[in-house]
Amino acid sequence: MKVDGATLLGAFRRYLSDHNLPATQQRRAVAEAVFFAGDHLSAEDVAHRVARAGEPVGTATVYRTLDLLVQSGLVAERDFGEGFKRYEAVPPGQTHEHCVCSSCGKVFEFSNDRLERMIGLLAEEVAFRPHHHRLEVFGLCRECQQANPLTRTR
Amino acid sequence: MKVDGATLLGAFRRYLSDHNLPATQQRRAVAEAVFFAGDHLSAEDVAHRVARAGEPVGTATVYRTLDLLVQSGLVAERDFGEGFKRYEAVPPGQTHEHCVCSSCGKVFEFSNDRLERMIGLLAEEVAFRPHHHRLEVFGLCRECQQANPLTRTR
DNA sequence: ATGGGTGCAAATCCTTTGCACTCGG
DNA sequence: CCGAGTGCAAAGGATTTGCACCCAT
Repeated sequence: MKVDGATLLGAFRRYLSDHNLPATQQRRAVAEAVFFAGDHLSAEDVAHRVARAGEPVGTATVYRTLDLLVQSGLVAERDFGEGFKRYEAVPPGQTHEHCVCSSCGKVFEFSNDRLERMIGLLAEEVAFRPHHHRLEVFGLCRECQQANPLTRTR
Repeated sequence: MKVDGATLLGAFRRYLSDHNLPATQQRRAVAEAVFFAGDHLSAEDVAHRVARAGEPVGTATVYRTLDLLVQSGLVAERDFGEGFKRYEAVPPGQTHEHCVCSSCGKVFEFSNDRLERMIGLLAEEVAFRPHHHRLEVFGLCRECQQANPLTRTR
């Protein structure tokens, strides 16, 4: 999904100062790595990217900063059933969802305003104030539908 | 969510014989524990229930059987962001979704046929054949909306 | 200055795996 | 009988945590 890294970076800076949190180099580096990746990154992926950019950040800090980013609402946490989380920049107001192929593991995105609105309304019907949600559809992608029935174990 | 344990148990037996899998005592015990619980159980919860019922089953077998149950489609795997999975009996054709309170951790259920249909259709639009999906809404329950802003850390 | 942030490595904790033994069909 | 299932304990792997040191504000 296409996102504007620079804008998000600015929003993150604002989030930090609004919450009286120091804007350290590491936080900036991790945020940049996620904002400019435009992909679903594991915590390890993020660490690699940051290291390759010349500013290695400790594992613990990567996780701590990812938590911050998620809380700020600028990054979404995903779980594609791989046993670890993935992270993705989310420009405000542009939610999208994922289909994960149970056979080859590939991920497809889709988005639909009506769906998003409906999810919010249904939550409110049970007296719930929704903040964010997670939706993953598992099944078979086009290619795997015809070809071999089961390749990937996980 | 209300389910008929006995019916599910029968369906599981059928599933096993259809797939040439032995119907061991442990499998029956684990399946019973989940089918008759009508709640969101962690693997550990399941182990406890089985043990209390007088038929202790090894941890490994609990996990292996839960996998089986999920594959049979009779049990759904949930992730409420606690760091471990939960399992729940699902009578065929009665999908429902969850709201998880970020503050107190309580879980609320809701279901809506139109939502379910829409999710399936949207997946098909990206040439995907949906098998099952996972939807969790995070936010604040009625009580936590007014009272203390943040009680629960996790 | 100084309170929070960081890094390292050890600790956690859920889940999986190897292997000898047991059992359902 | 016999291949699949089970239990135990040890391994695995993502994430967290304790603590001494460092840096944004």
